[in-house]
Amino acid sequence: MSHFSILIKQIKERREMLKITQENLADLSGVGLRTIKQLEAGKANPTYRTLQEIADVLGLELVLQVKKLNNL
Amino acid sequence: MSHFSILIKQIKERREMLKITQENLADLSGVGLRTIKQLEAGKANPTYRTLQEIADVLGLELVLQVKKLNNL
DNA sequence: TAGAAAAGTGCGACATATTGCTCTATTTTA
DNA sequence: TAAAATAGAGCAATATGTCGCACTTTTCTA
Repeated sequence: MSHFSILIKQIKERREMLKITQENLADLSGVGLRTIKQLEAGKANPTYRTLQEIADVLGLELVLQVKKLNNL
Repeated sequence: MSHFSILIKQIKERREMLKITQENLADLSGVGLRTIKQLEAGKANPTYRTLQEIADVLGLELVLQVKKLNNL
C-alpha cells in the first residue's frame, strides 16, 4: 500500500463519512468532477492546489512532517 | 502566510539543516533542478509526486490530517 | 427488482507542470 | 575582496494535469 493510496483512501472515506457525493465535492471545492473521479480512482497525480482545495472542503489539511521510522 | 508558503519554508529549512544543496536534492530525488528552484522560490504548484519525492529525500512525508480549528 | 443516483472510464481540448539551457544575482569561503 | 559555489529567473519544448462530454457500471432506495 503506497503512501499515496493511503491518502486517496483517506479522502474518499472522509467524503463518504460526511455524506458528500463526488459531485457535491466538485461544486464545493471548485475542482472539476472529472478530476475528483480520477483522483479517487487512483488514476491521477494531482497538484498541491487540487489536493488542498479538496482537503479543505473535507476539513482536512496536507501537512509535512518528519518521517516515521517504520522498519528498523 | 499561506499554508503552502509554510510548506515551502519547511522544505527549504529542512534541506539547509541537512546541508544539502538544491543540486544535491535534485540528484537524490530525481526531480529536475529547475523544478526545485521554482518550488523553493514559491513559484510553483507542484504535483503530489514531485513533493513526495523531495520530501522523501529530506526524511519528510506529506500527510493528510484533520484540520486544526484555529479561529473559534 | 426496477428506476434513480452515484461512481467509473475513453476521448480529446486546453492549461500548466516539468525540464534543460543559459545567464544573472547572491552567498560562501579562502 | 576576489573566486567559487549556490541560488534565482527568462525562454521554450515536452509531458502531463485538468476538465467537460458522453457513456457504462455499480450502488442505493422506494
